[in-house]
Amino acid sequence: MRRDPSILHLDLDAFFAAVEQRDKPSLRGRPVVVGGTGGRGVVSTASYEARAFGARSAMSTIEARRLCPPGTAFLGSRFAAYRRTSDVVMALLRELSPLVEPVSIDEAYVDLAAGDHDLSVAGVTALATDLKARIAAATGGVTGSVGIGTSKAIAKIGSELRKPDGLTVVPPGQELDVLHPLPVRSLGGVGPATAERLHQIAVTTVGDLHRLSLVDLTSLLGQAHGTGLHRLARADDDRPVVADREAKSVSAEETYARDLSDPVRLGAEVDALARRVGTRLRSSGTSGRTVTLKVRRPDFSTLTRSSTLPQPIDDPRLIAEVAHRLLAGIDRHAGVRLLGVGVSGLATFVQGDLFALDEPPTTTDLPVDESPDPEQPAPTAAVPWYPGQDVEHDEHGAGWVWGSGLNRVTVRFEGPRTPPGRVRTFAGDDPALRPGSPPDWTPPDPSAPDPSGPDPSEPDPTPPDPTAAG
DNA sequence: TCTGGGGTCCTAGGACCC
DNA sequence: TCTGGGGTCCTAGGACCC
Repeated sequence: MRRDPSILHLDLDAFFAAVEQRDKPSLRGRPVVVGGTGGRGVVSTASYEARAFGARSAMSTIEARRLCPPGTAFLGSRFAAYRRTSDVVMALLRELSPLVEPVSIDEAYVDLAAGDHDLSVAGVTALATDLKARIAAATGGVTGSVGIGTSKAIAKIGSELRKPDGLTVVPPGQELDVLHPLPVRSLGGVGPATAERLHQIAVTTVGDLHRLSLVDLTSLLGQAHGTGLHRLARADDDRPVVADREAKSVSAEETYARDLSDPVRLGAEVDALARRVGTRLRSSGTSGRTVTLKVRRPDFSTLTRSSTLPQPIDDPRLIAEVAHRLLAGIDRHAGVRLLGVGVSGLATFVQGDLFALDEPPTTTDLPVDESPDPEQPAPTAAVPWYPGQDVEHDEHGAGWVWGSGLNRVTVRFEGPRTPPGRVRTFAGDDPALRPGSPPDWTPPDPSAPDPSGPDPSEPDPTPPDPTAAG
């Protein structure tokens, strides 16, 4: 716990759905559900309009369709678009402090003490108010909830307290007043299993938890977890904000629309997963010694088999070879619902200047503006375009806003009809620019779903793009 | 047609070593 | 006729997070 409320936590509100509503104005004010649209899909994000009907993250899409009214948009995920908007937000955070720790695409901690700020309650309140306004302006209306306090745990809880578009500053000394009435479930690290064990001994709030001894907690939950919760209940949390965390594993997995049992097909799927993992390892310049194969059976039981090699590898063929061996040792007679391939025990190649990875975009007919700075979005008052926003253009196909200035917008195209990386500027009021490529909105059909199941020859309408780096 | 995909961290047992 | 006490590495599974 620090003396000043110097830890800020930002959580973007219903992020995927918010980006979709920004890029497609017709979706604004309507329930939007983003996630897997196939038979085994689950919801990634439900807009607040959809939450009003009970749609929630991690719920099966089938159930969300049952709950939401006609007119609800069910959309596949467009990770590249979310990544671009996330990058804009993270750049704004890095203007506040060099110590920014992204937790996920829509969440980050900032250590304000590493910047030059007034750390009084009034000071950080003003800072956060300004930050929220700048995020909304730079992203075209995506909002975030902010919590600020003396530790990561308190900041995170603060951002949860008022959502969406909230701001909570917990003044130093008032941590326990905020913490103790909350359900134990609101502490990070308390999931369904831990909550259930605690409920069995009549512990439902953080205040209840505070009354348990360290010995009680560690004997109930294990050493690390027990100690961690004992401290959290006392707001005793000095975890640092760590920028640039290194990845510890890389994996790819897929749940199949229909369970697999054909050995040839299984082998081909393992190859495809190994290829995805190897490609990502190589693009990040890393390799690993342990290959793990994951198999989920139709009854949802999940098992893993792993093998550690003497040397780190990143070659998709080698990864596949190991994974094939591991698969051979698993009984697949009941069928396979999911396959996964992962590599861990990562070792970063240190090759100095051999790799200059920051190659500029392929610039074609753009004499100016070739290095628009996403960290410094120019004033956009006269131009309703935001960095990261998807646009459509008659001549060039789909693109996204790379940078914008007064009456001028720079668009980077990567659609099927243009060479990747093509960059052009337009007048901000160019009528050829339109927000959003049409999302693959599937109108809700009361007579759906198709009882024959998805056609395996039909590609997923929005396949995830594992190579998308934003 | 219940239950995705990408991760992190912890535990526990066995092997092995000093 | 006995069995200690660490430490590290590996494997498998599970809880949890977004």
